[in-house]
Amino acid sequence: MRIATWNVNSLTVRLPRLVAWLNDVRPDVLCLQETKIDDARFPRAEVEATGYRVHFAGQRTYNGVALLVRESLPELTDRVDALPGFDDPQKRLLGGSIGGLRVVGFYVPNGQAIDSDKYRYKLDWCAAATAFLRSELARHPELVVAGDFNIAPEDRDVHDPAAWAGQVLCSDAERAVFRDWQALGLADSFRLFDQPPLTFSWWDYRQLAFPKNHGLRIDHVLLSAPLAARCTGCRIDRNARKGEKPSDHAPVVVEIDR
DNA sequence: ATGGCTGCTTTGAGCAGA
Repeated sequence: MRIATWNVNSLTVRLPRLVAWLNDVRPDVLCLQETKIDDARFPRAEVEATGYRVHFAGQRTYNGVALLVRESLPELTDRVDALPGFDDPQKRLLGGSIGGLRVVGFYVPNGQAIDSDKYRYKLDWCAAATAFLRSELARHPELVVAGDFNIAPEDRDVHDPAAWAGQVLCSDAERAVFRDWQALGLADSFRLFDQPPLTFSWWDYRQLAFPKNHGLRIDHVLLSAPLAARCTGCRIDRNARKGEKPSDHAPVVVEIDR
């Protein structure tokens, strides 16, 4: 089974690349972030034509998430599209059950800067997410949490740790959240394997950051223990960051023997 | 030192992303 996540930074602009990528990689499940499109305008027919069922929690301009499931898999049930007890107009979460597999897609707030209101909102969102994940793990032994976490967990996930020290995406409080989620029993699938150093999932559009590999690893797939035990690979598809009109994020793709 | 790109928006300069 192949499960992936991709922040597409506007589904409208990225649709041709998404369709090509789906036909190339053929994941069983794909979590999308930053679709930036409301539900009425979602390109349902174009995505379904690739052989996927599609679910979305959309919002125009900002945020917006979607969940694509290969049509040969069971129908999605027990959908969740908000953090319980956290009143939030922003569409940043979408999950559901596919048979016994539970998949939750996250678009964690960016936070902008550690002295901003948006950073406070990020930490509040994450605290609500911690409680949610604890509850999800209790209910669903086979849990995948995939998305744009907007957290670089360690210095080795940062091209220039000195420049990023203490900055948003790398602050102690954000990294503590990531460790909290690991401590609940969710493994960072990328770190289950030897990986090339300086592997990242996001590169700024500016300053030739991609050709210089000035990136961060902020997109993640977390796995509960029963899934981590059967995970056979995790890679970041940096080819998707190349060429015309790329997203600034690359997809993360996980293989599970299931 | 600054902004440097991209996508979006009550279409045009400003916000947000990370």
